Amino acid sequence: MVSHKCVEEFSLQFPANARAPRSARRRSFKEEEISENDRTCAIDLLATVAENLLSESEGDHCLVTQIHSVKEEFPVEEKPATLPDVGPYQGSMSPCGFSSVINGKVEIEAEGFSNSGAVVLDARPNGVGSLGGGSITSRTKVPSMGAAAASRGALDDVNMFSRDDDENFSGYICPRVTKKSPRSVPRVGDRRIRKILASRHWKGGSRHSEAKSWRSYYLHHQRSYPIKKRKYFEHISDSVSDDYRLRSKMQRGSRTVTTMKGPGASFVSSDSHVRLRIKSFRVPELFVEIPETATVGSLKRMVMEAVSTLLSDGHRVGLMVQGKKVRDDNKTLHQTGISQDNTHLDSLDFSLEPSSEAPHLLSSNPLGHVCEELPICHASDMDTVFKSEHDLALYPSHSFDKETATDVSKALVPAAAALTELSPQPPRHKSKQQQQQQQTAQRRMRRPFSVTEVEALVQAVEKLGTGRWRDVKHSAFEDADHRTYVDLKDKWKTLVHTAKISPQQRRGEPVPQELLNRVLNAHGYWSQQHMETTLALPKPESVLLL
DNA sequence: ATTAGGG
DNA sequence: CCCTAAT
Repeated sequence: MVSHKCVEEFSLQFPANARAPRSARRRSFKEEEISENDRTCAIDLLATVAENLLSESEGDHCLVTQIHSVKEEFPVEEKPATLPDVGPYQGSMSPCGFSSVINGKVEIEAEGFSNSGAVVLDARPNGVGSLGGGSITSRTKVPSMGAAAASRGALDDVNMFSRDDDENFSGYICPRVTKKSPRSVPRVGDRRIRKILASRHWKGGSRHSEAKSWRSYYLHHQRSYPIKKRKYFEHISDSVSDDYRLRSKMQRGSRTVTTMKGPGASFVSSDSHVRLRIKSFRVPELFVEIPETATVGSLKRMVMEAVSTLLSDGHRVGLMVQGKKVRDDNKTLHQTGISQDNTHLDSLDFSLEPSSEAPHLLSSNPLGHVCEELPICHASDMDTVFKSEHDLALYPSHSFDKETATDVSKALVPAAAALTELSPQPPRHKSKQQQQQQQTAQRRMRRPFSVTEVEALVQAVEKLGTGRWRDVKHSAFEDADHRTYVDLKDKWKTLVHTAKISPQQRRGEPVPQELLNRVLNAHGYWSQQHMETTLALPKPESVLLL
């Protein structure tokens, strides 16, 4: 019983210029650049890894380090009832709505400085709260870490910064929002591995999600908020931060057998843990220019902020396994080949890569592009200059607030900071049998479309038509990394179906009838459109055949 | 990499 | 959601 009747009730203005050949569309889509909106800012991945690893391992004393992400309760801008014509998701899906904290050992290899202890990197947008121990703003408590870490003294929350003027600190660390990146790869990509690994073990759709911790992590970060850009630290060049690489050794971890609900059905899986030993998380090179009269404290802060900015400011952690970049953040470690059983564990690379294509300050870089393979950019490459007034504003310390920075001789301090150290753990072993069980790939988490998403999808399809899912994706789901164009296409398919069946047969979160009407409307329109274009331009062969 | 359609 | 085939 198809209710096409309601279609007439709604008319819709469709763009006159239907669709152009893909070849043509390609060029015109200059601004479609996929933005590396991995506002999963830098340490996000690590945090995720950590969380994943640490979750469900409470009884396990195998904790390696403490990396945890802190979710900040920033106000999320309300989406207007009526979505704007363009970018329906700009409001709700914008990136990076959190700050991250890394606790780890720190070594500053700068002249005269050596420091060890835990450091708290707190990169938070818009200066809410202050840095380091002073901040209490909605910080999640670190789950108890177990004796191993404690014994190593890693738990001491020694703030490396003097507290005397922490107040002046807040607000200086502001991730830059570099929206578009000329040619980056959409997150939707690389499914090759999964293709290979995916198996039929996941037949059927389940209603259950995967491990809770993992999921909630993602849910948290789907909801983001727009960040204001403020670049207080441009004088600390991030050009040097283009890339560094860090090699980590994996060690055999313990395995605990747990029962968890997977998409599909509940099943018992042996949940093995992987231990990553990241020997030193190295920031490429930081150049800090600072007056001699500046205080040690301010120097420390500068380094700290430089590091923080570096991590949050348009950089992201990249991961390479056996020389291949792993782009799909949704893949499990196991799927990716990061397994304690793997023999090539030594070929695991983390890298800090710029998410922006902009060559930062590398004006003298002949290659003209971001040097992903360049571990270091030299000081000569940058023209980092202090603007005295600016500095004074930043560091109103009494010691030099009287003089202008230009009068002061400055010291150029190259600093390489080791940020974290993950402590190794005594290896454990598991049976071969268990190893085998883990080999199967996982189906992606089920993520029902919200009404909001449906709205966005409908609107995009109304505008772009069916069959242009890539464009739809970039138009309305740019920042929704977990929605691939295939997903959108599939969703549209089901939407059309849903619209055709009776409300009683529908399941899940009910989609407003108004939206379904629009779906049918648009579907009808574009279907006809498609027919006409195919008939209007019969292929030469078909002509001959006739 | 995208698109289309079946499973 | 997944998988495949065809672009």
